[in-house]
Amino acid sequence: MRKAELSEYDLLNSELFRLSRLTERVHTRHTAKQNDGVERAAYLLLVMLVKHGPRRLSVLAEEVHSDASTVSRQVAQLVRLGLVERRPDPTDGRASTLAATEAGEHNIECKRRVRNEAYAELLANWTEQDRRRLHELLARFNDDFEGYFL
Amino acid sequence: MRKAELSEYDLLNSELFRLSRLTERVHTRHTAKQNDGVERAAYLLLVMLVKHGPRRLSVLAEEVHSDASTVSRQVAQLVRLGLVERRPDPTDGRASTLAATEAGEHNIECKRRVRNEAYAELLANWTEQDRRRLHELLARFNDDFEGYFL
DNA sequence: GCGAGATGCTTGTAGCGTACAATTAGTTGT
DNA sequence: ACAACTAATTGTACGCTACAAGCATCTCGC
Repeated sequence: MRKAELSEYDLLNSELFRLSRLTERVHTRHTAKQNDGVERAAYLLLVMLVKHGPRRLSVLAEEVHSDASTVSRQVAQLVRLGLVERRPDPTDGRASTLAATEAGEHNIECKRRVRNEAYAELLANWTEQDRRRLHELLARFNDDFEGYFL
Repeated sequence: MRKAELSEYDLLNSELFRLSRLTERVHTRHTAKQNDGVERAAYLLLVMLVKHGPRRLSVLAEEVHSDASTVSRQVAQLVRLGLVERRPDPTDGRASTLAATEAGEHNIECKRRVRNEAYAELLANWTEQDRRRLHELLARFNDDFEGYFL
């Protein structure tokens, strides 16, 4: 069986696949226990709201590259949990402005702390420079990725 | 723990989240067209078989960090499509050895070529060094990730 | 050898995350 | 004022996943 040579792209692709699976795996293991009702995807929306301020559903959907219908359901969940509130948009009766509540901000702050401690431990043997480099390269990759396909 | 460190992890985490979403998004956009029946997750299994040789389902499942039941269904799909074949395991009547067929190898070789061309274009402005560095750091991150949680 | 427990795999079921299509309600342009 | 557009929601379907239950087979201690 003649095996084609593996290019550097294959190697990179493997690691990207691997990262997906690991992330998925760790998530399902981890959140099974601390079941506080906030799903991962919804959590991402909450983070966006806290980080970048109140905005409309449609804007949010575009930012995370999800369909509006998907985001709609996730937002509904967050509203049900009291982590996000809807404010009528004065300029458009169809839309609402979505904003994180106090409880919402508190929720992500807690998770943030736990998560960052895990990162600190996970990356304990890394140099400051390598950590920064990974972030930079990843950010650049994402930028290019986004620009290339979307 | 200093605050500067914390925000560094936040940034990294953001990019990891972003990568997930982008990957997901591009996948659904892309594979909607070339619908040849091989799902993404199943494709990963096929890659493993071609790359690392025939093996049992249970081994495969562990390698990709998925449940055996999940892998069982995906393998069944690949067998149905003629991309993988089951060979009775001479040493154990319960198990089969799974192996990629000619068609299976051909299938991933085609995809590999298309994908690598996309990568080449996507990373056209990158230096060889940066591409290699991203791969290295990512691989290292995955290793640590794997070791930390599993 | 033989029966109990372990192991390899499959099937049943359920949940999340997603997208597309259809619907409802409100807005805008002419 | 009415048609065309837009924001959001709801209906539906599918992929990926895990856990639990079941079936077939193997292994080991006796």
